[in-house]
Order: sequence, then structure tokens, then C-alpha cells
Amino acid sequence: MNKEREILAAALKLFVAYGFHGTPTSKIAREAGVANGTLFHYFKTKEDLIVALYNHTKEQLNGYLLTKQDESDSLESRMKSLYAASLEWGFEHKQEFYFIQQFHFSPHLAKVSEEDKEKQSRLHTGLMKQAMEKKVFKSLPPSLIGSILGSHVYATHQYLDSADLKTEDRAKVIDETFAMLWAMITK
Amino acid sequence: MNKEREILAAALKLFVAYGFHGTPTSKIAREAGVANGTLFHYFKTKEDLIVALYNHTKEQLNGYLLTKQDESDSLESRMKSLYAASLEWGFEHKQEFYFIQQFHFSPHLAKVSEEDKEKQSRLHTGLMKQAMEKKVFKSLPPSLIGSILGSHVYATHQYLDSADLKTEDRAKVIDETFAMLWAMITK
DNA sequence: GTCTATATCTCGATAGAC
DNA sequence: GTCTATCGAGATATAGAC
Repeated sequence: MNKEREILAAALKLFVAYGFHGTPTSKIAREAGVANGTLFHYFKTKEDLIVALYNHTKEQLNGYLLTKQDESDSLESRMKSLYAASLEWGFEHKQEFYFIQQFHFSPHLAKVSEEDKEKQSRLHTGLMKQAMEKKVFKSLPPSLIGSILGSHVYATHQYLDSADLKTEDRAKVIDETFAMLWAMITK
Repeated sequence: MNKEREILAAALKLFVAYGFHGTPTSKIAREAGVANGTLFHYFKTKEDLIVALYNHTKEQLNGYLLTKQDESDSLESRMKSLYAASLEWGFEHKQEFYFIQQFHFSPHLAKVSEEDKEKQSRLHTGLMKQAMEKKVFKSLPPSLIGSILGSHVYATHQYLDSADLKTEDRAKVIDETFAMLWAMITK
């Protein structure tokens, strides 16, 4: 693995365990097996590293979600596969998923460029727009529906993370919670 | 007026704006109008201050929620008033509400004592237990239902925070989202 | 309890050899 | 690109007068 990747991987591990404040760049470098100066060769500042790790992680997640999308499916099917794939990815990448949330409730969020934000939400907003056009949702503000969708994913992830289920039971929980969610927000 | 309160208020403001990492104790002291040493008289370490601020904030929230509870109400009414009161408080105390979430996704959470955690969740767990006994919820794991309830509050708060509604429209959103939530989780 | 002054230390970041 | 060595800043925390 190249050094940049090693640094990102080490940063993820340590940020999740000790927080941004609790992880000095020196420890990240050591964990990554690189020299202190090397870290600053790849990332000009610590904040740059934090934001880059966020963008990198979101890219990984979105890449996975894209592979699970089938344009020929119905809107409901595509929404469900987005929901299910998010939870599967989150279950297989617990640290990454936790990090995204940690980052989201931090002032570093403001440092993500509009361009990156747009890239990261394109998939979701695209489906949302179609759903609004087809008027499948209850007449509520789109941003409220978006919020509810997103937090339902987090809630289910939180449960899946704490309960230690077999693969098939996990799939069942994902199915059921999506059905509940869908019934709640559609007409 | 008292210095301890001033320090907590200043810490809240700065933590929300700049994060734990981005706020030195020196700035907190200055913002509070007290000397640097005074801060360490009340809080042995910076971490102590962070945890104390969390416990203090949760106490404020729970105190408010308690005043809105009426033991003679039906279970659904009490759940609804808990839901509505949480959102009203969150709307009137945006920084405090944001801080609770920020803290929740930080390693400092581990430093909250079991005793304090129990105190802070007593009201919610009490209602949950009654609901389970009366079998009003769908047959799902209680921790999953609890997660969904909690995150629905955050989702709605997020929307109320971003949209700038009049008081009556806000109440309407709270009513509607609770009705949706209740329909989703009950039999 | 509150202040001033300061000790101690660690961190983020740089310089420069290879 | 990667390393070693190190600097300067600024952080937490303490000491001691009042």
C-alpha cells in the first residue's frame, strides 16, 4: 500500500478511537509507519488530512452504492437498494461509518467544498427529485423527507451494530425497517 | 452571575463554534470573563469541563421534559409530549442541542458515569418499558425502536432548524411527524 | 475564590540531507 | 518522496499572592 493510503487508514483508526483532539499527527505517522515529515508532504495541515479522509471515505461509500444501483429498476426498488446497500456497507465498515457521523457533527464539515458536497449527494438527490416529480411521497418538504430518510439509516445502523445478528437476520431487519419507512413517507 | 456558570456558558458557545480541539481553555476563560486559573479551580482538567458541560446540559433538557410530563395522561399522550417537548427545547436551545450530538459522537462519551447515564435516560426508558408491557409497539427489539424514536427527533430538529417557520407551523410539523412516527412503530 | 505569572510540555509544521 | 532533526507557538495545568 502506498504511504498516502497508509496515513489515511491510520488516521481513521485513531480518530475513531481518540477523536480529532486526542490524536496528534505524530501518532498517526507512527501508526502508518511513515516519518512525521512524510505526513505533511501529503497533507499540508492536520485539518487538510481530516477533510481529505472524509472525502475519501464518502467516495468509497458512494462508489459501493453506485455498483448496487440498477437504472432499470422501479423507483421504490432503487430507493430500497440504496437503503440496504448503505446499511450493508456501514456494517462492513463500522469505523468508516462512525467517522462520517463524527465528522458531520464537527466544525470541520464547513471546510468541505461545495463541489465535493454536490458529488457526494448526487445519487440521493437524484432519486429524491424523481420521487418528488412522481409525487410518491406525502406532501412534506423535501428536506424534511431527506432528513428522515437519512436518520432512519443511522438508527438502523446503530441497532445492527449493537446487536450481533446472523447475515439472514440482518437482511430481515433491513427489509422490515425499509418497509416501515416507505409506508411512513409515501402516500 | 456565578463564575462556574459563566465558564460553562462560554465553553458551550466556543465548543459549538470551533469544536473541542479548536477551543483552548484560555479562550474559554477570556470569554467567560474569568482568569485562566479560575477555570481550573472549578474543573480539574479540560476533559472534566467537557463532561460536566454535557451532564449539565442533559440535566437542563431533562428538567424541562419533566415539567411537561403528566402522569395521568395516556401512554401515547405522554410519548407525544416527550417528543414535542424535546423538539421545542431543541429549537429554543440550538447550541445546547447541537452540543449534545457533537458530544455523543466523541470519545468523551465514554467518560460519562453509568450513574449519570441512567439518570439521563430514566424518563425515556420508563415510558419504553410501559409501552413494551402493554404491547403497543410492533414486535421489534426495544433497542431498535428506541433508536428509531431518537433519530426521528434529530431528523425533525434538523429540519426545524433549517426551515424558519412560524410558531404554529412548527407545531404542525411536530404534530404530523409524531403521527407518522407513531403509526410506524405501533401495531 | 480569584487573580497573575509561569512552568512544562506537546503539538503542528518546517528545513534540509539523501 | 522520505527521512531526521528541530523550532516556535501555544496548549494545559500549577504556584502562590491576595
